[in-house]
Amino acid sequence: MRDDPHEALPAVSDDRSPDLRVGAFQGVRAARRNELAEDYVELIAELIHMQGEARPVDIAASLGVKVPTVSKTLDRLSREGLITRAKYRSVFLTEEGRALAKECRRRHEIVLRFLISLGLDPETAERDAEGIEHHVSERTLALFSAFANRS
Amino acid sequence: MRDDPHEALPAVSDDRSPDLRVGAFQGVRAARRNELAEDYVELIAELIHMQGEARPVDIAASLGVKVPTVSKTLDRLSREGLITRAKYRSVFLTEEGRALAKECRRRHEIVLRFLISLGLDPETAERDAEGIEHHVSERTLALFSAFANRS
DNA sequence: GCGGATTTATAGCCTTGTCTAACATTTCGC
DNA sequence: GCGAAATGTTAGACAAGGCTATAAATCCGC
Ligand SMILES: [Mn+2]
Ligand SMILES: [Mn+2]
Ligand SMILES: [Mn+2]
Ligand SMILES: [Mn+2]
Repeated sequence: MRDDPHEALPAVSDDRSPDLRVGAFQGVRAARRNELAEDYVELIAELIHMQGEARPVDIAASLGVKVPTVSKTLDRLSREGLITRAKYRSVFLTEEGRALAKECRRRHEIVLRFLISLGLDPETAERDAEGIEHHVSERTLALFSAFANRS
Repeated sequence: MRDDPHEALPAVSDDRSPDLRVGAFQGVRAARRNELAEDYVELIAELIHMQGEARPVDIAASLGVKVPTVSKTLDRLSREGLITRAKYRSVFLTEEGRALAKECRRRHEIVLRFLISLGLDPETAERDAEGIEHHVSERTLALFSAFANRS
């Protein structure tokens, strides 16, 4: 078979049990459903910290999407109890939103510091951290933390 | 301010430039659009390798989703030139699909081996790797590889 | 405090990804 | 090789996340 993806690689994962993998995929799908909300609340917290308020126009500029996209997503976050908003006003985090933001910022920081301590340049580290942060378990975070502190 | 997410944390990322962050978010959104296709082709390659063929029912069981979900996604992958399929028959990878599968398997292996070499248990490593693999740059992979080999 | 610039909201379109229900085809045991 | 079981397809619902176009509200400079 030409170009078999399974040619001569040390097969760490070839013998993983099927149902274990199902769980992994289900976990990843669950994580994916929260990614955007996590990025939003983390960003909103940062904007409030930095600028005093979080306006849709600034959220949109930071994320690189259009304002109506932000508006629609904010509606969902509001429905889900993570933010409060009044028409034509800037956005606030609920208690729950602040808690999530804090957790996200912590994860983001740990992943970022870890990648940098591994030797990665800060720009790439930031890009990778922005994606990885949503997929690291608490155990992995502990190991990342330990490594970064120890090096 | 009660429970400010920005309380007293070593602020590695507080001074990151705004436009740098926009790029990070854009990159992550791009990566997110490919995640599912990557998981599918990697899995299809593995099923073909292990079972001789990749049937929708097995893909569905492995991913933990329903068969019609798989069917619809396979239509997209076919449209995108990653697989070929005939009605009521199992699925094949195109050249392009095989190339992507190989790349994904490589990333998956590297991330998994790295996490395990860091000290993570295999189950958690598998779960985290399944999500992280889609968000690691080539640079990060190189560092992961080096670390795993060195330890 | 008016009027133009900026910001926000709404409506509507498109794609993706999930599901269930119903139907079609293939496979398998006998 | 028949009929039931298994598998695959299709249709249609729904939510999310992106967009553009348009309308409404707010803000700001004068
Ligand atoms: Mn992120
Ligand atoms: Mn983040
Ligand atoms: Mn994956
Ligand atoms: Mn994978």
